[in-house]
Amino acid sequence: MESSDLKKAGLKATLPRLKILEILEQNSDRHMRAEDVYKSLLDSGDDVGLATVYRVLTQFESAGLVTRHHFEGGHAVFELDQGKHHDHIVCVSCGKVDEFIDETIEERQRAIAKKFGYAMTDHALNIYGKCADCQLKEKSTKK
Amino acid sequence: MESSDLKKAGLKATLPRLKILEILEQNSDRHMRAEDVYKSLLDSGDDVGLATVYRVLTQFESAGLVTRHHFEGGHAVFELDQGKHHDHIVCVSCGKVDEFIDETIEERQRAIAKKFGYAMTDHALNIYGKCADCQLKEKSTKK
DNA sequence: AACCGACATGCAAAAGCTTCTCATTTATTT
DNA sequence: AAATAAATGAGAAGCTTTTGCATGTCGGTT
Ligand SMILES: [Mn+2]
Ligand SMILES: [Mn+2]
Ligand SMILES: [Zn+2]
Ligand SMILES: [Zn+2]
Repeated sequence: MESSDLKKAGLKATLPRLKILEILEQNSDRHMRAEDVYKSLLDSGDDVGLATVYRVLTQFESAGLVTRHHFEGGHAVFELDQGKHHDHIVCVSCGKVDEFIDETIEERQRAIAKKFGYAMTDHALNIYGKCADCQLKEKSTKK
Repeated sequence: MESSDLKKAGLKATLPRLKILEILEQNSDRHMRAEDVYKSLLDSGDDVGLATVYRVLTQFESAGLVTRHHFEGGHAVFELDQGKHHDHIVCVSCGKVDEFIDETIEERQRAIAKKFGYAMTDHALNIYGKCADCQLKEKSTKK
């Protein structure tokens, strides 16, 4: 991801935008809140305003560079768009996120939308639970 | 739904709580935001504070009387708990909500959680699209 | 039916997240 | 390097949701 990608999206290649892209790349295994991106920038010594982070993330979303999700809790999280749709399984304890696609589920969804007469535009499937690590930690902590 | 249900949940049967239950019952085909419930109360001439609506909905949720969802947009919506789990298909145009359960999907989700080593606690599947009515309206409005 | 303690309510203030305003800075085109 | 259009930073403001506190109500007890 580089300047040219931004230009292609009709966005000037500014420092804040490049830095934000960089951070999203470095955390491609996570899903970050605007605030997380902001803190990460500050930690790197880059003085970018929080408002800019929000603005840029929204622009990236419009440009298709980034995807926004609403997990449990009500706040938005962002991830670099990976081209292919996927769904999520989220650890309610540590926040870890795994990704998956299940063609059977995708197909059933299309069937359901059709059955109810909807022209499906999108969908979100989030599974919540405790990840393997957190299950172990819990056991060893139990009195 | 009546006083006894509230008592059973360890909640005093107060006027605001009864009114809120009543409103949720009357709108059992919808999913209401706290603000919607609040406006509905005002329309009925019941002077209940917005803070109370939020408090009561949260208490109802803890008591298992009500379920909270996070649809696209990031704000919380509530519905009377119907005992049985179900997923949602939401019209992005008019906000209409239909409900469904698909055993195939449920089963696949359990398999996925297992595969990733998660102890699944919950899940949310929301399909978004344009409902039949809204598709028709769109057509007749097209220039 | 009045009484009491515990709990619930209303209001306003505050908190969290996100967007907006606008003066200033930066990127890109001449 | 200058001009032009777009982007940024800082803070104000907007929404939704929560909280603190004085007052009111519920429900069991005299
Ligand atoms: Mn993802
Ligand atoms: Mn429902
Ligand atoms: Zn975990
Ligand atoms: Zn519709």
